[in-house]
Amino acid sequence: MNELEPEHLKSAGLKSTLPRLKVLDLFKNGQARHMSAEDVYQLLRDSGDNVGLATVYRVLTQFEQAGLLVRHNFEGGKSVFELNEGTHHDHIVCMQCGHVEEFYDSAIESRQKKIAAELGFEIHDHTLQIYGDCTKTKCPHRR
Amino acid sequence: MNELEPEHLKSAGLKSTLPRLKVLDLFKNGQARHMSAEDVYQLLRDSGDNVGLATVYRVLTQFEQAGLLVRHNFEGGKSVFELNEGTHHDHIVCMQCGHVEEFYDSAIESRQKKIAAELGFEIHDHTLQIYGDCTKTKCPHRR
DNA sequence: GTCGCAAACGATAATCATTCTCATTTGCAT
DNA sequence: ATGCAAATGAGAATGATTATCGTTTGCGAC
Repeated sequence: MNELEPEHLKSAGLKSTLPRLKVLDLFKNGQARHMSAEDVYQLLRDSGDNVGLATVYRVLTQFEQAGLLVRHNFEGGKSVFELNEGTHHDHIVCMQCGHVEEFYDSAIESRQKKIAAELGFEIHDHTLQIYGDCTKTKCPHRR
Repeated sequence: MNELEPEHLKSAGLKSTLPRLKVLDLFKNGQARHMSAEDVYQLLRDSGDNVGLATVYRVLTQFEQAGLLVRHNFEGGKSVFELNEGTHHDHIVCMQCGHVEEFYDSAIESRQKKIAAELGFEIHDHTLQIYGDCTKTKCPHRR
């Protein structure tokens, strides 16, 4: 098991508690990059930790506000989170298997800045998702 | 009052009922272009119509499936709908007042197609929203 | 090291948007 | 006009998320 990093919590003004370290570890060392609150809850439960669902929601929101995680609202009605590694990117989501790929396109980014400026907006944030199928015939990430 | 257009419902395989005509009229002749289910419900109630919220949700979903309306999932947890006029566009949403502007950028569109192809995806749909403030100092659309 | 206390926790109730159920009403073809 | 399946309205049910509250815990002061 890799080392947990309570200093990240400290610097965010958050006490270094057990549930918070567990959640952070899941995102840093777990296998899934994008997880919903329920996903996190189930994974912690499966590994024998007695965490409450409410705590998971609280911690995810705090981590989002602290800039440790980024929240996405993909279709399907539940928020998914991923580690904030400082590099902005957009997402393309497979509607067959739920697989998520990330991409970054500087041309799209700069067009957005230009458009916002033209319309008199100051950008806070933006979100671009493409929904589709992994391939035309067979989804390689089917679960 | 402008004329309602039951033939749109007919061609979509939907009976031309009173609640459906009322909802369609709101989108065609109402003042707000983007409305949530609750918005539609309240507006119909305010104009004296005895519609049920469940019916509003049903009708909006049917209209979406029939291609009469487009559904958007902006931040805030509720779906908003707008008339489908055939022209795809993306949205920039003011986080102060909720005002929505539409835009279309062919450069962004073509980059998306290219990216999806490179990643082996067949695009079903995509959604791009920019969140920001109307202006730096004072929001002209504040309500 | 332990004491104290505010912060954080877990369980569960509450909330919010949305969907489902079902008895009643209504378009529409006969 | 009549019949009946489709549509409606009221309210219950659901799923995700948030608030409440009594208990536990991290951590600084002693």
